[in-house]
Amino acid sequence: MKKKTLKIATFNINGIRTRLPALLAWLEREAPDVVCLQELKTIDSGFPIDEIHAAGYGAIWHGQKSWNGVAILARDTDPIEARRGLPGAEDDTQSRYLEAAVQGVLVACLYLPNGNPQPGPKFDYKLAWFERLIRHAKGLFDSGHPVVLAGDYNVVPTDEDIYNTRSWLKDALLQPESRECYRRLLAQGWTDALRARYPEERIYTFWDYFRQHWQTNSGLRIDHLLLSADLAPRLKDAGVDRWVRGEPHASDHAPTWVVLDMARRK
DNA sequence: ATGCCTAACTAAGTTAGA
Repeated sequence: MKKKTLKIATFNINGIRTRLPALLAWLEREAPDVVCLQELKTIDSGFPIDEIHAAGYGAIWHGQKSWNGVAILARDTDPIEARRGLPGAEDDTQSRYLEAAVQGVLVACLYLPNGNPQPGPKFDYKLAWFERLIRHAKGLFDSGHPVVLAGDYNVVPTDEDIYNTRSWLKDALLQPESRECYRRLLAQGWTDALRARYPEERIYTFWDYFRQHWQTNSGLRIDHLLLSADLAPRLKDAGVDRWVRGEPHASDHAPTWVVLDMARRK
């Protein structure tokens, strides 16, 4: 059945096996229609599909031993897989990209490389991955289809997206090259939903485990949902489920979401 | 300039995260 509103979320879960109770509690309480997960940190056979089915969700996933891993969950239905991995990266062994159709929307779930330490090969890999994303996203945007690019971008877009830049100036997340890639992606026409909903406020989606950063609200905004031209006028609400970050043994990220009005023509 | 904290893998110590 076609839904009138769609709540689409992205959540870097930092280990789906460790965090499964937290995931199920969040699904139960917030009932998102579509969920993009990153950092599963498990091989495909370790994905807890039975528990996710029991919670009322279908899913597709691309796991990897120890690191990375992405999944797309859909309430009351199965996501229809459209793509696994970015074009131009057929030899890339890291599980960082999934794309699926759900409820008439093409949902891309991405986990952009962290890139630290920089400079170095990991930062080069980050920028190369970003370039592939930009190239692929251009085709998606220009298609005119309703598309959401959701995930952990590992980019702090501006100094307004972090509590304080002082101890992060050399970090890959704030480098001009990383920010320039994000800016070029947006320049294709995408709408950064959280920033559109809250133009002036400090919004964070990640608080590291160090130095009591959660307790002092010293966060970063690095999890983003970008909306295509078709979807941007349908943005009803957006937010961060901060309560999840405050639970015992939480991921260092909080679920970040949009609500889209799918009822009528815009 | 580095570690802080947390987890995976594996069995005490390294690698990675951001």
